[in-house]
Amino acid sequence: MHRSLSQLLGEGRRWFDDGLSAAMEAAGATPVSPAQLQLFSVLDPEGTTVSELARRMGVTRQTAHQAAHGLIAAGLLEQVPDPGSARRRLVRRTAEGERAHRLAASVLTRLEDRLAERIGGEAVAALRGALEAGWGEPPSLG
Amino acid sequence: MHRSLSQLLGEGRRWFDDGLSAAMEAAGATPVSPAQLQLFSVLDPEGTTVSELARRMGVTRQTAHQAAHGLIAAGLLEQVPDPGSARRRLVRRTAEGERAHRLAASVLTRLEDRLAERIGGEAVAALRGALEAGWGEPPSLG
DNA sequence: CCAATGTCAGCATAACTGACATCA
DNA sequence: CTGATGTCAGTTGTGCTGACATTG
Repeated sequence: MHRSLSQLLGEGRRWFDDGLSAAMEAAGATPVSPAQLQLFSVLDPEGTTVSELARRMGVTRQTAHQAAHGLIAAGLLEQVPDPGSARRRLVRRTAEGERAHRLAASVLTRLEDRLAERIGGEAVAALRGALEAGWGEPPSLG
Repeated sequence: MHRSLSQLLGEGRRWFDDGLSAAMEAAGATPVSPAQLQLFSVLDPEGTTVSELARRMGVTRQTAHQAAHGLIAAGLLEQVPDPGSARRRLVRRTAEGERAHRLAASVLTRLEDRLAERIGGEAVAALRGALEAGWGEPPSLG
């Protein structure tokens, strides 16, 4: 049977997300959802505005705001005024946020290693290579 | 910067789903969401029970029920009693559902072809190969 | 005034759990 | 009775759009 790449990609993503959630829970860490993890990964250490986060994540300002708010409520992020501009507020990690981020990154690396043990290192490298190549915009098919 | 495979997989999936939605809309077809498309792809022509669909999709009975209900409301699926058992109800495609399914499948194939033009046929083949290899269960990392 | 920013409110989708009736 | 099935109801997470105040 010919399964679509869309489906296969979704399954792969779920494999990683399930493994990550399980490991975070097992470690007793503050649970971080996939969307929140993505926010972490585009955050720079000095702090970033919500609008900038939204651009990097490829979502709307409002969506980024919501994700950031959840992490602030969980104590992993904090908001500080931008010294350079009064209308901006910078979002940055708390100490606990830093720990959670490092744990998550470590888990994802180990998951990738385990995957390489199962399907082969070249396969994982090829997977990563294909995904990192510039796909451009989805074509509009008449 | 090392982006996680989880993120890369999610972006790839979104590329396909966005392209599919745009093409379906452009064709004036009944809009089918990604989840609904997945349901279509696990449906066999003779009809399938909701519980069986759920097992094949890897979601709960209730989730599959909800997706099926949306497609029934849209006129793409219909429910018929199972001649073999009174407590089962089979779900199957209507004529319009058949058309929508074929259109979606064709669009996905063309998207894969376009992707091959952009990143190379071998890259797409490697991508598909890595995703179709058995990944097994996500490991539980202590 | 204009544009960027942050925020609130509301809506859609897709997953989940819980509960319950039906029936082989 | 038990277990599988179908269904309804509620909740959560994640995205969207619209609207509005603030401020450089």
